[in-house]
Amino acid sequence: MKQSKLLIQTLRETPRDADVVSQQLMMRAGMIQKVAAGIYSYLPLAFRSIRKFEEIVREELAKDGCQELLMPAVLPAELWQESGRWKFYGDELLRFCDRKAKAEVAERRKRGETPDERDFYNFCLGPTHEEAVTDIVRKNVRSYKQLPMNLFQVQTKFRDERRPRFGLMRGREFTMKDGYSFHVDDACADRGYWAMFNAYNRIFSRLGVKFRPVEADSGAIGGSFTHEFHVLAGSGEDAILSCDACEYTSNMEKTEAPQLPAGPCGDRIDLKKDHFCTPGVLGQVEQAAGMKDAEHDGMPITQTSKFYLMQAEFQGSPEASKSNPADAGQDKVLLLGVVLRGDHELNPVKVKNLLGATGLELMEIVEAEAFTGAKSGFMGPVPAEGTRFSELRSQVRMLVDRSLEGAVNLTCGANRTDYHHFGLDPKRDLPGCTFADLRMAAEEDLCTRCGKGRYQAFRGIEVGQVFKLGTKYSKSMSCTFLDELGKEHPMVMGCYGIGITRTVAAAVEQNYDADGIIWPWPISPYQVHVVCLDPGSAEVAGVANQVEKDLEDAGFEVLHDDREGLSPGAKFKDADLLGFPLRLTVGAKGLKEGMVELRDRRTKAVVKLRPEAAVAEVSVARDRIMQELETAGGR
RNA sequence: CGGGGCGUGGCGCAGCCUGGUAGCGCAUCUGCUUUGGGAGCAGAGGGUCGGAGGUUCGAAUCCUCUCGCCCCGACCA
Repeated sequence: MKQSKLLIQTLRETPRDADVVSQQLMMRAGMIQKVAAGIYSYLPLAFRSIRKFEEIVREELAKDGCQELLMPAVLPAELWQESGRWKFYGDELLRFCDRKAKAEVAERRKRGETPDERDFYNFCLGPTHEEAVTDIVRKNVRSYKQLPMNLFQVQTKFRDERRPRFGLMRGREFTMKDGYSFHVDDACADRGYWAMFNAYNRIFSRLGVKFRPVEADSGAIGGSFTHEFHVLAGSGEDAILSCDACEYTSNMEKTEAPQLPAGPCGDRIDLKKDHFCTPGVLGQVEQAAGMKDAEHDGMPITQTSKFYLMQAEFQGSPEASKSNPADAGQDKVLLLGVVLRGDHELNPVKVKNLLGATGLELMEIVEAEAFTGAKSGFMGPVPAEGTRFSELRSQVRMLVDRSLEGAVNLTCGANRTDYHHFGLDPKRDLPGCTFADLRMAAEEDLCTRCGKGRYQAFRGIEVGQVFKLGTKYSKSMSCTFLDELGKEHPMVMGCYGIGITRTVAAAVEQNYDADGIIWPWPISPYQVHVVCLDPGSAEVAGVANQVEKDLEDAGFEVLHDDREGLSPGAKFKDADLLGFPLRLTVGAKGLKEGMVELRDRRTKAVVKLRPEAAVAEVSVARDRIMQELETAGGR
C-alpha cells in the first residue's frame, strides 16, 4: 500500500479534547476521528487493527465450536419488557420510537391530550443482547440433544453513557464481541464457562499484551461467578489486587480483605462518653493524634473507628419489606450505619452485596449533621440523647467491619461536636449489629486465599468478561428444553463479552512511548513501514518498490511511504507516530553502500542489510518480536 | 445529573476586559531551492467567529436564552 494514496492525516499537535494517551495518539496518527461525544469513525489504519483483533477472536472461538451470527442493533421494547430490563436498565439504554408510535402521539395531541413521548418509546439500541439471543434460542432449540450451544456476534453496540470519556475506552458507540451459551444444567454451564475462560486467555495471549483474568463482582445476581479480563496499563480505570504468592487476582471492588485486629486495647473498659475533647479535627490521623487525656497522648489509629451514615435502596421485595408485605414491590430505603477501623476504607460494593441493595448512597452531610446532632468528623454509632438518631436507632441497620469483631476500647465520634467517646465495644454497645467484610482491601494486605502472599496493586482496563448467568433470562423469557424424560427445564446460560474497540485502545494505552504508538505485531495495521527518503530519485524509488513487492509477496503487510517533498525527519516522525513494529528505510545515502536499514520500533535497534535480504531479515525480526510477545503476555 | 471551563478556516491558538473592515502557527495548493530526525523563500485558497434574540450608527467582543464539547464529581451488566 502506497502511503501517498492512504486516507490519513497526521497531526503534529494533540487535539484539545483528547484526554487519554490512546485517544491522543490515535487521533494524531489519523486513525480515529470524533464524530460526536463518545462516537468515533475508524479510519483505514485503525480499522485494520480492529479487524485483525476480531479475526483472532473468531479463530479462537471457532476452536470451541462457537457459532457466529448477527442480531439487530435496534431491538423492540417488548423483548426488554419481557426480561424486565426495560424498566431496570437506566438511561444508558437509548430508547426511541418509530413512525407508528410517533403517529400515535401526534394523533393524541390532536385530540387535545398531552402525551409524554417517552411513554411511547418502542425501540432501543442494544447495549447487550441477552434478550435477543434468548428469543432466538427459545424459538429454535427444543431438545437437550441440541445443547450445549454457544452463539456469538461481533457488533456495534450503543450505551448512552452519562459521561463518555477516554476516547475509545469509554465511548457510547463501540464494537463488542458478545457471546451467549445455553446448557442443560449447572455443571454443563460451568464447563462452558471455563471453556470460554480458557479461550479468552488464548485470545489475549495472542494479542500480545500484558493482561490478567481477575475475579470480579457479580453484582446483584446471587450464586453466579464471573471473571473480568484486564489489560494492564497505568491509566486503567480499575484497581486490581493480585497475590504475589498464589493465583488469587481480583478486582479491588471484590478483593477479600483480611481481618486485621484492632490495636492493643488492653482490658475492657466501660464506654466513656465525651471522653476526648478533640476540636477542629480534620482526618482520622489528626483525630487520633489529638486524643489526649491523663493516660493517653494520642491514640493509635488502629484503635479509632469511623462511622458512615448511608441509605440503601431496594427495588422489588428486599429484606426490609418482608416485615410489611404491603410494601413488597415498592422501592424501599433503609437507613444504614457502617463502622470501620479508622485507617480502613469503605467498600460500598461489599455493603451493597451484603444487603442485596440496588443502590447505596452516603447521607448528605447536612442531613447527617441534623440527624446525629454533630458536625462531620464527630459522628459515631452511639446516638446522643434527644436526637433523631436516638429516636430512630432501632431502625438503623448497623454494620461493623469484621476487623472490629471482638475489639474493645475503641474511640468513636460522640455525636457531639468536638468530642469523642472512648471504650467502644461494638458487640456490647451496638446491639443488633452485623459483622462482615466491608472494607476495601489494600496493597500489602495478607492474601485471604493462601494466607502467605501479600496483595500487589495494578491498574487495569477491563476488556472482557465471562459471566455465568444462570437462569435469569431463560426463566423470565421461557427459554426451555425437554430432557431425556420429556420434562421441561429452563436452560442455564452464560454470557461472554469482549470490547473489541476498547481492547485495541487498551493495547495502545499499554504500548507507546514519547514518539508515538508501538503496536503489538498481531494487531498492527501494517507490519512493515517501508520509508522511501528520496522518492524523486528513480533508483531509490525503484529499490523501495522492489522491497515493498518482495515483502508483500512473502506475506508481510507493508505500508510504503512514497510521499514526495517531505524531509526525512518528517517521515521518521510520522513512522514513529504510526508505530508499526518494523521500519525499513530506503535512502540515497544508504544505497551508496548498497544498504537499506531495518529498525525495530520498540527497541530502536537498527540493522543494515542489502535490499535483497529484506524478506529474510524481516522474517528474523518478526520471529524475535513474536517470541518477545509470548514471554510478555500474561503473567 | 451537580460544579467548573471552552466554542474563532482541517488542527492548535490569539483577538473579547476597553465594540470600529478577522489574525498567527501547523496543514493544504503553486513555483524555486532543499533532503538521514517535523527545511527555506515567494505566492495562493479556505472562516455565517456554535446558534437565536437583544443593546448599538456599528457586535467575535456587551446582555439574555439556547446548543455542543471538555474537566471534576456522582453513576456504570
